[in-house]
Amino acid sequence: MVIPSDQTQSAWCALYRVHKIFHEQVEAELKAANLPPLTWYDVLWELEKTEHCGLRAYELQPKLLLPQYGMSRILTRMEAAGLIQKQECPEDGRGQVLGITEAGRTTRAKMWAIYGKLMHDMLGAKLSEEETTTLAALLNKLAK
Amino acid sequence: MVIPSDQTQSAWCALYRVHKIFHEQVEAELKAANLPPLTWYDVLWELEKTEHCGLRAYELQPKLLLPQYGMSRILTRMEAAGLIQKQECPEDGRGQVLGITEAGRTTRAKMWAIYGKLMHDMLGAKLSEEETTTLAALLNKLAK
DNA sequence: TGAAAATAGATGCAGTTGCATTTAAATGCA
DNA sequence: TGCATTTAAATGCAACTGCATCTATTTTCA
Repeated sequence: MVIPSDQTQSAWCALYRVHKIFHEQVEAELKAANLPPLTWYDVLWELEKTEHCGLRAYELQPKLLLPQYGMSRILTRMEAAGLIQKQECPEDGRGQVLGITEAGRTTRAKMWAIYGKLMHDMLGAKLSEEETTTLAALLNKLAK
Repeated sequence: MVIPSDQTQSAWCALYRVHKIFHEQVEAELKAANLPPLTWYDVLWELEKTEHCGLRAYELQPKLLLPQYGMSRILTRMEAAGLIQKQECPEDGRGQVLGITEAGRTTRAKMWAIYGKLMHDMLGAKLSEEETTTLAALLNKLAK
């Protein structure tokens, strides 16, 4: 029976706690500003970054670590909200090419005003530059 | 307009990614072993720790960072599953005192066999002791 | 004391998720 | 070529969540 060390348990719990605090705060402020949830931000951002080449749903999915059906439903809602558009894909009749709309760009910018500020207030402002770099490096070691 | 630094953004994203990877892996392995979700573990653990004094739902709630209705529903399900029991509270007719059952203890132990192992494999084994301590310290700075 | 305020907990409803399956198109290969 | 396999995406269903509200007690304090 493997028992994780005290430091391991402490780091694990802190990771969970910090994530939860961050996440709920962001969602709460987005909602209070009548903006969509954080997942939508990631979709909008990916689409804005790759606007030229046109992204497919199945390409987006692994980037956001979402299940296939989750991706499908988010895209349906986002299209209904007018933030993205799905165009028929000429090379593949099963699929679609995703694009961000003008409204999508605007919404993403509004979201970033809130999201970016919280990222700074809750993380950036609480650690020194060096500490932040260390934290990112340690976390990245765990992400593989 | 506040823009978080690159390190801040990098740390933030890594935090989200690592949390998601960890969480999904744990949930998947628990489910594969026919065990309840992780939240239940926390409830069981808190109850096991404070067995002597008897915990109330409203005391448990802030520990687990759950909303009131979330707590209420989890406790209903866990009681239905026979893992905890709610007793009438002598000092407060509105409330109940929570206790873990024998089945609850057994289930928690089974869950820990999986959870603890993953905690070690995914976190403890990937960092040195010193790194783990640093990570915990940095995260704890953020949790306030 | 007794009426208003606060607290413990449950619940109806609408929206969201996980899972399994389905539809439809593309690919592989005998 | 033509049938089996794989892949892209959607969806029915049951379980779960957030929100607001409700019930039942307990506390407060005029």
